[in-house]
Amino acid sequence: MRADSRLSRMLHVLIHMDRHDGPVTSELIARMLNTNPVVVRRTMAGLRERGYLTSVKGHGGGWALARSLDEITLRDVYEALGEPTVFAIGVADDDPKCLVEQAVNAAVGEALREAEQRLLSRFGEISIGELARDFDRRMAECTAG
Amino acid sequence: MRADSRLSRMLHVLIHMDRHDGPVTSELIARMLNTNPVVVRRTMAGLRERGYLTSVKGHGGGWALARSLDEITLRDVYEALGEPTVFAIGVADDDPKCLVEQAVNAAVGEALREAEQRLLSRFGEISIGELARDFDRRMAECTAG
DNA sequence: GATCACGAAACAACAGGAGTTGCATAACTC
DNA sequence: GAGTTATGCAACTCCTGTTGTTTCGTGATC
Ligand code: FES
Ligand code: FES
Repeated sequence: MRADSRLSRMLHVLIHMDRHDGPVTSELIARMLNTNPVVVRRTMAGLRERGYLTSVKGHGGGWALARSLDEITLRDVYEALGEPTVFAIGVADDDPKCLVEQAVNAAVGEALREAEQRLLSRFGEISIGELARDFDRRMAECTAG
Repeated sequence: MRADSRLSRMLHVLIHMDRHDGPVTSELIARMLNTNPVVVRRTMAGLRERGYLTSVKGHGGGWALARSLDEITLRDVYEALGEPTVFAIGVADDDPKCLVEQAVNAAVGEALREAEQRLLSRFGEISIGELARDFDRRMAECTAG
């Protein structure tokens, strides 16, 4: 499977929008992400439904933030995307007859579940505002150097 | 992508082989896993190269364990499979020009790397022998009840 | 009403695991 | 040594889910 890059793409977009006055069109966002306006609308639809974004049709329309970046965590974005599959690996059969396979699934499944929990918890601790400030630091270093 | 089930499949097979006298053919293993002998050979090739298994051609041939299950961890099997991709999610561009994207990649990439490290460490702590003993417990419960 | 921009549906492209077929090769049996 | 068994390898197809593209509809602005 190709890696699902929707999460990082949305974070990228949200920060850019925060530093931008007025609504941003799907067309412009698509150019930033090197992709297609339709893909942008599809991906951002979930964030609009959750109330993180608004979209306005017609002339002068486009996308705008409905909340501060400090109020949105990486986990919020992950969930707005429909909680996509985290792992590329998994068990062969979720409810096997074979007792050996049940023992294997118990161990592997447990490890995966725990790793997923930890990852999502970590995502819940990171606000996009923090990422934006990290960007500011990088920018300052860049212009200073 | 469909979830990569090779890890759990191999664990399943290894435990079965441990409880089996003499070599096991790819044909028999394929029936256990509800799959194809060629898929079995392809998947098990890596374990042979690492010295965990041996394979013998010809009449009376097949696959056999070359080590005790207590000497093989889940991580060993994972690595023998070629360290397949762990996550289904990832960043859009590994080396972006855009500073915003760099900040995003730093945060998301770090969280993913750490989660992967933790998961693989956990895999390194679990030997297949333990899984086999867990199977024994399940079996005892089953016959007792 | 012309233009701009989102909304939704339908479809092709792509990637990687899984499944399949065919043939070569090695080992054992007789 | 001929026949059988079983792995080894290469070259497909199939499946699933993200990504990319086209088309048409609709609402808002000028
Ligand atoms: S396939 Fe029957 S016990 Fe594993
Ligand atoms: S696309 Fe993000 S800074 Fe240029």
